Amino acid sequence: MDPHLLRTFVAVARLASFSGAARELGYTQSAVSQHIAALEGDLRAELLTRRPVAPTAAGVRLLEHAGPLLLRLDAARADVLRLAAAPPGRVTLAASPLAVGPRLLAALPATGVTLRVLPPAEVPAAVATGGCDLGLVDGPAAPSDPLRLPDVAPLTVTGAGEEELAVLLPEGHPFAGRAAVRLDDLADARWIDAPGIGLPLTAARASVRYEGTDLLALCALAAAGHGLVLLPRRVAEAAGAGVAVPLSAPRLVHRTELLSPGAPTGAAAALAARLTAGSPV
Amino acid sequence: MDPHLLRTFVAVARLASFSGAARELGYTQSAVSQHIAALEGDLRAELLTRRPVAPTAAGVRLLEHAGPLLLRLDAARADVLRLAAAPPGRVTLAASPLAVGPRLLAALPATGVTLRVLPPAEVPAAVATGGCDLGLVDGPAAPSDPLRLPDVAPLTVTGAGEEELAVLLPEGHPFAGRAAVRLDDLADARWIDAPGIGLPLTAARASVRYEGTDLLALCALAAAGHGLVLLPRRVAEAAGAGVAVPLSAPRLVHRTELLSPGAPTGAAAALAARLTAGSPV
DNA sequence: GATGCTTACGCGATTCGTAAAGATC
DNA sequence: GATCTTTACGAATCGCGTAAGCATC
Repeated sequence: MDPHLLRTFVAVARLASFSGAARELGYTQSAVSQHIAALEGDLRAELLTRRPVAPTAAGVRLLEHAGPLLLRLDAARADVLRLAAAPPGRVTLAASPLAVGPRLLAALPATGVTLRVLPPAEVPAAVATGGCDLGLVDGPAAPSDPLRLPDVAPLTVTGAGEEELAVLLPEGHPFAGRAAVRLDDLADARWIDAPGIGLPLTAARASVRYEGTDLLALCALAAAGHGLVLLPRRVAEAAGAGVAVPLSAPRLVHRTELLSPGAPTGAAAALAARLTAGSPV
Repeated sequence: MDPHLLRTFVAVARLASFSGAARELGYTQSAVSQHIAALEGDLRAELLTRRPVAPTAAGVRLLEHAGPLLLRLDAARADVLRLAAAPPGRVTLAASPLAVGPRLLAALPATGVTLRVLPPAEVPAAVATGGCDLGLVDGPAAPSDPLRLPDVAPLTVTGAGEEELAVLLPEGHPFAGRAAVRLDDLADARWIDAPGIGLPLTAARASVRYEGTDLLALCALAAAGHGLVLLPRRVAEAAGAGVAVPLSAPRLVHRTELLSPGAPTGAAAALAARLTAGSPV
């Protein structure tokens, strides 16, 4: 179960080709073949069918493990390397789209910060594997409850604010005039699934899927009646189109959390302090 | 970052000795020294101080990563190996103490099951690394919310019941006559921290710490006035000593969940079905 | 017959153990 | 001087590439 073998295995499975994986990894076909043979011998199970190349049941199972495993390995490596490297003057901050709010804008110093907007699911990995010094993720949560984040690595999590939630409805929607809505009332509604932006509460019933991290585009879709979106009230009201109706039940808030690998140092620590100043948790 | 090197590193750090780790792992001192040197060279950082042998800051950081990493690796290995092995007639079920309730007792078939009671924190690892075919964990949660489990491996989680919670008070406690208590009312009370049994809600304020998985002993401690314990109401009332007072706020329940690596098969599947029959989630 | 995976074989690199040297208490 | 880590060196092994073999489309 050498990580190299595992990496080769996932490449072969993804590309459905030994020779393709060899090209990608800079090996020869032969080496790739030997890698897979070594894995199969070690685990005493056939992991791939050849011709066509596809994972077997055991292979699928191994793939489920391999991804997080390799991610953690990279994270560990990057984390220790970063610790050894000199603390940079320039700070890189990863943030999910909905985490970019007034608090962040106020906390940013004049210079020396790079802001990288990513889908929320990728922020923890970006911080863990070292591309970024700090991360801001957001998501729905019960008041003062922490978010449920994938634990790719032992990250330090700090609360960085909670906001009211609202549903963005198209003009003329039956509920558009209401002062508040319950999620139950919208049980049969069509939702937009936007994994790049967040709040995957209702992915199962989603009819439209939006891939990307542009809030404006998502709001436009919602305002045009292609489906509903759950957003921080502040964002929904600033959308410029559609009607924002606050959510009254269940009692959920839009929560933002700051991620850092270990305790931040230097310029990152200063930014982290400003981001979490006066935080509810 | 070969896992072998990592394993050696954690052994050296744990034993604070190169030669000790060598003995434990079946290497020579020399090999261990070379392992550490290889790691340090790879990560370009000193990981251990020698004489005395202790992890440096970078070493501590690496240790935080190494544990979960090696656990996941073992889990992946065990999982695929188990898939390849013939499905055993005998099923091993890991369960935390509070998960052993009437539901489990009713679901057990007459023969062919081994029940292993472990601290809740160890159940996921036991299932993942293959010692057990199924696992039952418990913990406090908001109604119909899933438990927060460490994700050592991609396990299948299924709800297996929710129960009311109660606080076990000693006789004569000021609140002993009440019909219900709020957790806030007990904010200043002394609690017993029992990581082997669960519900680590208030570890920070705990005065007594109980290590072990015997419920009777814990209830005896609580009834004798050494501190309060939060338990499923059923357990608290059956304790035989002390007074059980249901919890009214916050709205928490005692939730039990079934863990299995992938979809269970054979005898394990039958047991899993009986354990989750009529489950609320 | 073309494409693509497997197997045979040789070379270079890795890794371990033995043994001697060095460091610290 | 005793204990413990590091370094030097040789032997076995491992891992990759070249090249030939084999199966499938």
